[in-house]
Amino acid sequence: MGLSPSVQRLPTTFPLDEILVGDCIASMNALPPSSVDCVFADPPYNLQLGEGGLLRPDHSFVDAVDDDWDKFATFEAYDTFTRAWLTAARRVMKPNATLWVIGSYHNIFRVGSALQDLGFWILNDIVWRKANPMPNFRGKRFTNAHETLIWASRSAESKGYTFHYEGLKGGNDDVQMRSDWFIPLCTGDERLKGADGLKVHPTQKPEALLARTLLSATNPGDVILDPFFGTGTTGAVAKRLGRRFIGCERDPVYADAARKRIDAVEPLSTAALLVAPTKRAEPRVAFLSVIEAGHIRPGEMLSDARGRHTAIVRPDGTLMAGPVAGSIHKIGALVQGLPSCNGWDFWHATRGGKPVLIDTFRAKMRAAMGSAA
Amino acid sequence: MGLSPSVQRLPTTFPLDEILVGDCIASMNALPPSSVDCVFADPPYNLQLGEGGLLRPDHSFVDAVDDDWDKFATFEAYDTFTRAWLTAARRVMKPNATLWVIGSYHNIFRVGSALQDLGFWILNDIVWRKANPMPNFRGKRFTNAHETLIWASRSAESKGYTFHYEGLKGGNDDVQMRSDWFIPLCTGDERLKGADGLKVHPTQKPEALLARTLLSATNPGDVILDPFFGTGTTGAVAKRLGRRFIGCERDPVYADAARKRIDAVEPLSTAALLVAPTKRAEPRVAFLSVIEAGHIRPGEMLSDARGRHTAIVRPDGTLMAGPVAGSIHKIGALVQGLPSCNGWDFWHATRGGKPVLIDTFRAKMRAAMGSAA
DNA sequence: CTCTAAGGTGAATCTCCTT
DNA sequence: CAAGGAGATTCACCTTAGA
Repeated sequence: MGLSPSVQRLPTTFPLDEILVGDCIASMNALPPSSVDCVFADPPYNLQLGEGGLLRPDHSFVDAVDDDWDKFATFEAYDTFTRAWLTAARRVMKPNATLWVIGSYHNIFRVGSALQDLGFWILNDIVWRKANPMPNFRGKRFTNAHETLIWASRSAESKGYTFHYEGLKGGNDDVQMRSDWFIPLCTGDERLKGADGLKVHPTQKPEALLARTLLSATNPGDVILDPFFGTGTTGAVAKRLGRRFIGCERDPVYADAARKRIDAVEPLSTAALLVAPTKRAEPRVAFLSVIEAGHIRPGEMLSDARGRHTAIVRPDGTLMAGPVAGSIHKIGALVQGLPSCNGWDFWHATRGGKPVLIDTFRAKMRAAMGSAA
Repeated sequence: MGLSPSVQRLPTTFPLDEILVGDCIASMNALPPSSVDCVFADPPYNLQLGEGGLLRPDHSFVDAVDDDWDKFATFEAYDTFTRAWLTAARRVMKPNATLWVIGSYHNIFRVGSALQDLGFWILNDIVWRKANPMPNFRGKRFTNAHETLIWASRSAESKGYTFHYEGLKGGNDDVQMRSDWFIPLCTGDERLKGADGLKVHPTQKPEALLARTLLSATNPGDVILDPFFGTGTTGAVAKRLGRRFIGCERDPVYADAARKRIDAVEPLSTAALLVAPTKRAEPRVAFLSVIEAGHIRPGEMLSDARGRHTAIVRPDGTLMAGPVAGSIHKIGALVQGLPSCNGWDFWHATRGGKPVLIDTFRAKMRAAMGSAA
C-alpha cells in the first residue's frame, strides 16, 4: 500500500473518538483484543462485472495509488478481502459485542457466508426499505428499493449482547420492532457536499439508519468501531447519542470531511439518553418481602383472575393449594397443569372486593426502594 | 430412501404438469438440457433450532420445523447440497430462463454465494414482507418479519429474460414494482390440512407470492420447474395462470396432497391473467420514525393541550415523565391516571409558540410514504 | 341471523442466575 | 459445568363458540 509510518497511526493509548487514517486491517490489528462493544461496517459493495472482472465504479478523487483497495477481479478476491477484515474486527470485539454489516445483493451473500464461516452468529437480517429509491430506468428489473443489514453476535455462545427491546417497542406504538425498517435516503442538508456542490461520498448512509442500529444494540458510553468510516456517519451519530467511536478510513479526503462534520455535532443531553431498566435488570423482590412489608397477610387467600384456582399464603412466603406447598410460581404452574408459570402475573389478592395482581405490590416496593436509594 | 425403480420416474417423454417423486437431482438430470423457462425453488432452510423447543408467553408450544429434511450437519454439507441442485437446475434451464430461490438468513447467504459462484447472474433480491409474522417471544431480537427471494438469470450474458415491466407497473398504481413485497402468510382455507386437522406441510408458501413471481417473469405456456415441490403451490399457481409445471418431490405424502390440490384448480381465462393489484400495507407509522424524519427532536418537551402535563422525547421514540419511560400511549395514560390513552391525540409539540398535535406530523409522513407503504 | 369473545397459530437459529 | 428454578415473554389473522 505504501502508507508512511506517520500516517499509519499505531496507538499506544486507546484511540477514542478518533479516525485512524490507513488500512483498516492494520489499524484494527493495532488495537487491543476484546476492546470494542459494537462494529458497524459499510464495506465497498458496488461490485460490477466489467470487461476484466468486478470493478467498483470510478471515483475521480480516489488517488490512483489506492486502486488496489476497492478493485476485485473475482468473487474469490472479494471473499479474501471480506474474511480478512471480518477476522480483524472479530478479534477486537468483546465477547458480547455485536457486528452490523450493510450491503446489497452484489455483496451481501458473500459477506453473510463469510461471517457464518468465521463463527459469527446471525441474530437478524434487517431490510432497510428506502422511502425514495432510484427507479430502474431501463425497465428490466424491479426497483431496487432496499439494502440488507446483517446483525450478528461474536459467536453462538454470546448470549449477553445488548438489545433494547423495550425501548424499541415503546417507540413503535407498543409493538415489537420488525426486521423491515422504512427510512428515507440521505439527502438534503444531511448530505455532505464539497465546494463544487458535488456529494463528497457516493454512498453516505442516512443518520436515521445509524441511529436506529446504535439505539438498538449499544449503551451510552459504548465504543463503536467502523472499519470503513467514509465521511463519518457512524461517528456523528455516536457522538450525538453519547457513544464513543473509532473510525478507520484510508482516504484522507474522507477523513477530513468526517472530522469537520463530527466536530460540529452537538451531543444530546444525558437526561435524554438515560436507559430505562428492563424488567430483568430491576432489583429482585422476594414474595416474602411483600408479606413482611404488610402488603399481603399470611393466611390470606389468593386466586387467579377468574377465581378458578385458589391458594393460601403461608408466613414463609410459600403458597399452599390443597396438600401441596411451594413457591408462587410452582403452585401457579401446578394448579394450571402447566410446566411453568410466573406467579407474579398469575395470582391476585382481593382488595375492596376486586382482584389485584400481586405484581402490583412488587411494583410499589420497587418504587419505594428507588426513592430510598 | 429405498425408492423402487418404478417409483423413480425416468421420463422418455417430457413430463409436463407432472410430479416426479424421488431425489430432485436425479429427476432433473433425467430431463433434457435447456428445456425449462423458469425455476422456482424453496429449498430446506437449515434452521439449526435448539434442542429445548420454544414456548409462547402463555406456555403453549411452538410447532417448529423439526423435519429431518431440514437437518444438515455443517454449513459445508449444506453448501454441497446447494451446489448440487443448483448445478442440476442450471443444466435444464434455457439460456434466457431465470431462477427464483426463497430463503431466510439461515440459508440465503449460502445460496446466494453458491449461485454467484456457479455463474448465475443476480437480477434482484426481493423481500417478502410478512403481514402477520410470528413474534419474537423472548424479546431478544427483532421480529423476523421477512424472507428473501433471489431472482437470477442463467448467466450475465442472458439479456433476453422475461420481465413484464409494464404489466407490473399497471397493477401497482402506475409506479414501478419495488423489490419489497407485502404479502400475508399462507393461512385459512388456502393452507392444506390433513384429516387430523393438522397442516400437511410445515412451510407451505402463499399463492400470492408465487403468482407475483410467475406473472413477473414467465409467459403463459412457459414451463416452470420446482425441485422442492412440497404440496405444490408452484403447480397450483402455474395451472391457474396458464403456465406448465414440472415438480420434483421426495416425499410421496406431499406429492399426493399436491396432486389432489392441483386437480381441483380451475385455470383462469386468458383475459383474467392480469397482475393482481398490490395489496397495500396499512401505513403504520412509528413515533420513532417521526423523530427520525426530523419532525420532532430528541430532548424536546411535549405537553398536553392545556400544558398541564409534560414529557421529554427520547431518541428511541419513548417519552420520559419524571423517572418513568414508555411509549407515547403509556406515558399519556400515566400522567392522566387513566388506564389507557392514545398518545397521538394527546401530546403536542410547540411550533411558533403554539401547540401542534403530534398526529399532525404522522399525517404528513403518511402522505409522503405514499406508494411505498 | 349477527356480533363478540375466546382460542389457535405461523420457516424461530428466542433467558439467566444460583447451586 | 450441569441442573434446576425464578420469572420474563406475543402480533396479526383466522376459526369457533357463545350470546
